[in-house]
Amino acid sequence: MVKKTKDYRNPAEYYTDPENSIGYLARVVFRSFSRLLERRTLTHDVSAGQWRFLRQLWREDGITQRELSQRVGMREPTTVVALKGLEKAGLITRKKTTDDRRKTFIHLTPHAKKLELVLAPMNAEIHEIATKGMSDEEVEVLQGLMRRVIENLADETRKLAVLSDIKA
Amino acid sequence: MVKKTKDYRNPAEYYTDPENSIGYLARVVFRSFSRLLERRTLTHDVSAGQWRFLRQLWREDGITQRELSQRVGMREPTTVVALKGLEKAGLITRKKTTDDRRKTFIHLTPHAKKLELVLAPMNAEIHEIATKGMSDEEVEVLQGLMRRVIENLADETRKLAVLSDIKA
DNA sequence: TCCATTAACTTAGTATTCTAAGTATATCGG
DNA sequence: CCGATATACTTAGAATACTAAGTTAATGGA
Repeated sequence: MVKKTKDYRNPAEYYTDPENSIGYLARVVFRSFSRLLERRTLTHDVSAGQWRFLRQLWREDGITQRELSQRVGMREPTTVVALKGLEKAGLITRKKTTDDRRKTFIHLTPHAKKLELVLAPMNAEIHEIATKGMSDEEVEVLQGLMRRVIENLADETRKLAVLSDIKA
Repeated sequence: MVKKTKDYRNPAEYYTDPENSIGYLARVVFRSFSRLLERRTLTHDVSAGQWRFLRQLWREDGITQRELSQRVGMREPTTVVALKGLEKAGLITRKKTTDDRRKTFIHLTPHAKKLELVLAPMNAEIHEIATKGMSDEEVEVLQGLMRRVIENLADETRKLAVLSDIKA
């Protein structure tokens, strides 16, 4: 049974209780998750934000700054700042090629590679805590539904982008 | 069927693919949701952050600053900054009582009360978009599972708080 | 070939959020 | 009734993220 369109002029219908709003629930999940993760990563002087960049580099070392931004889901200026920190901490190096001199390739240092063994499992541990008492099936349902929400919101965002392109 | 504890020393097991991590998915959901919401609220010069405080005040006008912080899920310094903006924008007023002179009570202005009719439904509209193609039942399952994740993470956070109290 | 456009990154400025520490007021045990 | 503790809020400073507007380098028609 698929939901009907609601009548937003009807006060009884136009409210989403904060506690029931997917947006609110997602915010709480993200923040709680992130704090517990950071609590662990900070024991190795890595913030949760930095950890997210490292996670991607552990999987794909040597990609460009732009690719890294896209994979991690951050805008480029955010990546610039994050990489400055990671470079200062001796976790990454940046390399230019003569091929296309605009591009910057990001490489992990040996130290950062070693940290993978300690830091990468931390996310899985928090994940384990977060899904305590849930069956594998329930976890998959949750992931699937969240992905559908993401797709729905992305569709809408794309739609709006097309509209503003037309105007421009 | 409940999951067994994983062996984090096994490389095949210790990875949570970013795309499958509840933390990552929650971050994407929250941010996409928030941006679409802000796109609408900004047409009335209200940011998504401010909107969250207003939503609570529409339900409970005249609560204290601390209560507001707790309900919205923000720390107090965050609330101070947010309220400064809302006060400047003419959306709230702050009142002291002689009863307990530490407390500050937050009240909506008539203008903010009028805005409820326009701004409150916006969350429900985004919610509608986010859950497009899902049955009521599926939405309830999603909310329920997210709440269970929140509970699990809160349990862990409480556990850690008790430990640090013992140390202190 | 050369100029306009696109691509990759950087800089500047702002908003949101946090932690830690400070101030003012209230309460409670001796 | 007074000093220690707790409560309510504020200030200061930092981290993280964003948008908008640069800079530099590559590319693609006329």
